[in-house]
Amino acid sequence: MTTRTFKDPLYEQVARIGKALASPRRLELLELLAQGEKTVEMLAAALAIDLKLASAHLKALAAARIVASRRDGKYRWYRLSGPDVAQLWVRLRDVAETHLAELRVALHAMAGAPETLVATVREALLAQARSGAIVVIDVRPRDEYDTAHLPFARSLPLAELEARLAELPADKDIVAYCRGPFCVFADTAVQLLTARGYRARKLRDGVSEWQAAGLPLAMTAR
Amino acid sequence: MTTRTFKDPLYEQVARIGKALASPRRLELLELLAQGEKTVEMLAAALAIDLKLASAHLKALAAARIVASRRDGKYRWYRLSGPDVAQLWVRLRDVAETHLAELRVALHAMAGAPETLVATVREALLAQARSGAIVVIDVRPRDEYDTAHLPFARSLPLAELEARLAELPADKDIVAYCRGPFCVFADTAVQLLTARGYRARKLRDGVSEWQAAGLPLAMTAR
DNA sequence: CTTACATTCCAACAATCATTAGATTGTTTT
DNA sequence: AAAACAATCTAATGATTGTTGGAATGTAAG
Repeated sequence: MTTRTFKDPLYEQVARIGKALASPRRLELLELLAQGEKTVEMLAAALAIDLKLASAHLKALAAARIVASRRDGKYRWYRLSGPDVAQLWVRLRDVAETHLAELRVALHAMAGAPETLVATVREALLAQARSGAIVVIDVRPRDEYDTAHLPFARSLPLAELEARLAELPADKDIVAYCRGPFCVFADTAVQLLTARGYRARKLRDGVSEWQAAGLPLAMTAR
Repeated sequence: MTTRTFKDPLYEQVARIGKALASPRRLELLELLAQGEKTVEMLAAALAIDLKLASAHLKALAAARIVASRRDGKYRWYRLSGPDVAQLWVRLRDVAETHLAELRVALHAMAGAPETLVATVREALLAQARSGAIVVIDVRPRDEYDTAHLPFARSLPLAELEARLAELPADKDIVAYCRGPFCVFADTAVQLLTARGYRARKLRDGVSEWQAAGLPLAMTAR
């Protein structure tokens, strides 16, 4: 059949992307890269894996063309090939959460499940943040905040949170977010804040989820 | 690090879906199942592969919970677990097309690339079909049309097209669509119609692409 | 009950993939 | 030029996957 000779290469090409998404390590790399450019060293450290292994996985992602890289001196900086790649990660995770009960169980068990803000309140949250009724804090590292953050969010990296508590108003609700539903930074921040008497909640979204919902992001001007 | 013991299972679960998307055969199965329920036999025939192999791939898809099945007599009917799975396939294919030049080349070479209607005209097309200015034909098998089709589309399966040419008005533009960008039915239909003096064009969309664009579908009442 | 048939299970093989260790390539610093 | 360092390449391993053939299961029809 002549059709097969035309069709097979098409599905094979798409499967290249599928193969890139077939490893938990590579998915974690994608999620990190969705926060901004990183070096191999940074990524390997974040995943707690060998540098060579991180390099090999990045090579696989680059072969599927969903990550790109540039060299800057001794370092090579990796990034996602486009915003559509971050969206794909969000969609893939959504499908997994919808259909895999095991994932929902694991998510629930993750951080003792503090009160979490869900999807429906995004616009309301934005309005409250705009009016100053609540304070939204981004607890990721500063460079990730600079790359892109939620509108009206203030950068307060988890590592500095305890030392900079004085910056937070005691009389307002605080909403913390980080890299997304799989990231525990915001959970930790909420625990710490709650222990210190603040009213704090976690927002499930990271910047990719926020953008996937069609809402705008902000970035630090340079 | 205690974080790893929590995080690893999360990415592993999502990677289950990724693994399911890592094979060209399984992707083709997903696209077919997006058109409606099928038996193993039908799927194996469509892919021109062994029945056992089709069964094995379906088992892999079922293990990732993105397809489900039911038994009816001697047959087992497979279906997608939800509309989000078809959407994921569309997004995955879009990312592949955006970032893989090889796929764009293969797509272009596929059917001699007849004049193809692109994304931006969807609403306009719908309006023209509604007003009767053009005729939209669904050249997929009848049962797929019954499951879901574009609004105002008329079923005219490719296999019956030649015999039923009289049903088409000679003075109107005809737009043919099939299972999506990877399907050649509409290309073949356009070739045949053009050869017979009709003004015919292909619509790239299938029902999943149409739905992913946020537009409504219709289905045959039973 | 036997036969026919759709599908799955099991075993085997080759091919591919993840991971690790050691050697190598570029680039910067001294 | 030499030393230091980031990253990749090569080779080897064990594990996983795709595919095929043969046997087994479940259901419907004779």
